[in-house]
Amino acid sequence: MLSRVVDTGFSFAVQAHAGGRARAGEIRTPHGNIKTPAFIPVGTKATVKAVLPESMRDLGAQAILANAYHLYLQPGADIVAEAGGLGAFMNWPGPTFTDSGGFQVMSLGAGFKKVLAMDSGHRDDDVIAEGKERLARVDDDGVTFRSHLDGSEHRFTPEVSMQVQHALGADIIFAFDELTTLNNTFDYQVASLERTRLWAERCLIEHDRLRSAHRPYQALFGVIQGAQYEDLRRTAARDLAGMAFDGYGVGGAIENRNLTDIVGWVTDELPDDRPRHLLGIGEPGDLFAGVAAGADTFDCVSPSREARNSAVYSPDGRFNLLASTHRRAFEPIDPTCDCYTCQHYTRAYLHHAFKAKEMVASTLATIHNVRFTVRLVGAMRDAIISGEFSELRTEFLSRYYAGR
RNA sequence: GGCAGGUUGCCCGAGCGGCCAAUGGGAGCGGACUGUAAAUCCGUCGCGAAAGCUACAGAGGUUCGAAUCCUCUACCUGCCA
Repeated sequence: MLSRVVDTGFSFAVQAHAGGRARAGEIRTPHGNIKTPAFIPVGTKATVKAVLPESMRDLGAQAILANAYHLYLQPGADIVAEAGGLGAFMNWPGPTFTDSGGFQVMSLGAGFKKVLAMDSGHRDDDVIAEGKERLARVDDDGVTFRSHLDGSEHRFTPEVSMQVQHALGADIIFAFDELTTLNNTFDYQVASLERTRLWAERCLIEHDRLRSAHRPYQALFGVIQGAQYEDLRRTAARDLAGMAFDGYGVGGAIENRNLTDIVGWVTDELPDDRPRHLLGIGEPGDLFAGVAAGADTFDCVSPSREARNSAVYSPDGRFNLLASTHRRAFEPIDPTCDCYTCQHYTRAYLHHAFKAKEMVASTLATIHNVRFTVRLVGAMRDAIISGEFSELRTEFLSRYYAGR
């Protein structure tokens, strides 16, 4: 008897393995394929800040990740749905992802800036960045947000996140999770992880309920939390691996020195035939660590945000275009870069444009940083296929961080 | 010609007897940024390593003590002729 195979338009295939966990593959979505490893630029509010969608295509971005919470607040998921979905709305024909709003549980709640990035060693579940008002409160059923735009109150539950993400219509959506900070106590991490597990189950149920009404197919990724603790990470990965997710996200506030370990524990436990997305990671050294540990896709605001703030990447490390040393630097950011900015503009011009606070400065710098990051991860893919990943990693990192 | 007001660090601008090397902005210089409350935020910002030195238009004066009070000079700005 023939089993009926329904083509959902979504699939993943591993194409090559490097020595360790690193692998190259391809994700197939209704809006196109993504060759992995891949860097997915972030366009939170259905726009990669400062850059046209056409530029994103030209610089080789294979997909864009937007944010359910931000689009729910503005313009509203219903409007995006009426526009034909996220991609049609923002004139991006390729694959799209949406984050669930889980990041905002942390960024609008307990932590901001340093609470996310730095481990003070101090454990306090109620910390909040100085001078900031807590705009999100978590309970077992969901999260109550206070809008940063107008102060209005909103309630996100796993079900609401799924409904919003279905309305937005991205090809790949994420389960609603709680992102903790490095400052939380171990007990809190345990409790939070259980909450995220229960939410993952609820997301799957709601996703299934909504799925029939929506075409094309949306893939749902479960998100693995567990902070810096091996047992929590492995348990979480095993739990979610047993659920019917199309792929997995690895989340959390992760110190880069722990990145390889944490992602490695998780990928150990995950099925090989489903894609793994490392959420919020995107600096060169971390991308190598993530790929080496078995992650397939990445999204991160760093390349675009840092570009807007005048910091750009080069093979010799990151530098700030605003520095006075570039006043007369009539050379590209990176002579080996094929991006539009490096092909047509000098550091001196960008220095001037940043000084003068001209908008093109942000645009040109963002084009470069995103291209640099996309190309770097693309080079990792090529190296995995040709069996030279570890050589590429050693060579790139020794040069990139030589000045540090 | 008369009357009134003003002149502060690179720029704008507060200070109106001691807590003033002088509040704030801006510029300059440097740093940070990891599922975007971010075209944002932080530091620094007279000289000197320090003791200290030079500074609030210029000169002189009053006072224990002045950017702050008085006198004159220079320049600027209003209003009236």
